Amino acid sequence: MKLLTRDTDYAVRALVRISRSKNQIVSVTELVKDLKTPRPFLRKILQQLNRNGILVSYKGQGGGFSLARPSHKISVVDLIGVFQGPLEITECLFRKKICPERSTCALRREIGRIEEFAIKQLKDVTIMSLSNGGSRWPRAR
Amino acid sequence: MKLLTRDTDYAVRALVRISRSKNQIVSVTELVKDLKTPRPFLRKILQQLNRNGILVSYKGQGGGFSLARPSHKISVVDLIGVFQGPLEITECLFRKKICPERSTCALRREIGRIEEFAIKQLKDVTIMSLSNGGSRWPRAR
DNA sequence: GACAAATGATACTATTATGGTATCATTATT
DNA sequence: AATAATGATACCATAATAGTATCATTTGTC
Repeated sequence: MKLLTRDTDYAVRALVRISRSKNQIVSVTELVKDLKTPRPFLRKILQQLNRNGILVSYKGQGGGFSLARPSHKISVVDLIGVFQGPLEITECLFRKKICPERSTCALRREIGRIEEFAIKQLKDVTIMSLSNGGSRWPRAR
Repeated sequence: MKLLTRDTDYAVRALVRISRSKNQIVSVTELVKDLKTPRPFLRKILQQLNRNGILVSYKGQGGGFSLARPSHKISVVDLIGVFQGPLEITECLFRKKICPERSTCALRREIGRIEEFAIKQLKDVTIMSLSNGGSRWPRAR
């Protein structure tokens, strides 16, 4: 089971890389060099981040991407939202047809609590918190 | 994202149904009637539970399945273990090759905490706790 | 203006996990 | 012997994930 899919993961790395860069604008070419992710896949991911207002893009020679807002305002939860939909681990297993007493179900209740906890914890993990401080992940090699 | 896959879900229902039954031994035929799950799929699931020591099976006419241990000793975590492998939401995204500084990664640390929390909470959700008490899920219809 | 270097958009493909089916063998009761 | 159950195993369908490929558009530089 994975909490983060690969696109979310790549997105995190790319954003951290951009936020650490001296230049505001960073091109895919530059990112691929460090991150060693498949180039067309990374492009698709960055375009999604652009469409979702997390990155701003600049076309043409010398173009690339830059953060659309300060790195401490981009949370891992936001990225999960973009690539995996809202963080929600209960799913539709509990839809009424199958489970007529969902309101009193202990299992459902616990899963709800776990979900809450997960969101609360991940909200504070931002691109900023991953970029500096003790943690130096993910870094270039 | 789903914390429980469908086989785990069906397994929970089947076990609750067995634990509620007046008869020790319950056949697939009987289970399918109430749970409305696809019969061959449910059979496969029960066979897995048997192989993993959660159910005991009886062949031949009048046969079926019964719990291998008291219902309060069968936790949802056990079932996740059978069908989805050990509950582990960090996955291998953080394997060393890709992330050389996993030990100091804030994201990894948080995900680890979420995992711990999930296991702790779900350990106490047992077939017993789902079978009786206020919660009557999942019930027969 | 031509060219090059970048992104935008979109359609396609490959792989894997999930959710099943189908079939035949074996066992036990009657 | 017939029947009603499980055991084992191989197969299949669908969807999600991960990734490719292609062409259009924009923009800076010569």
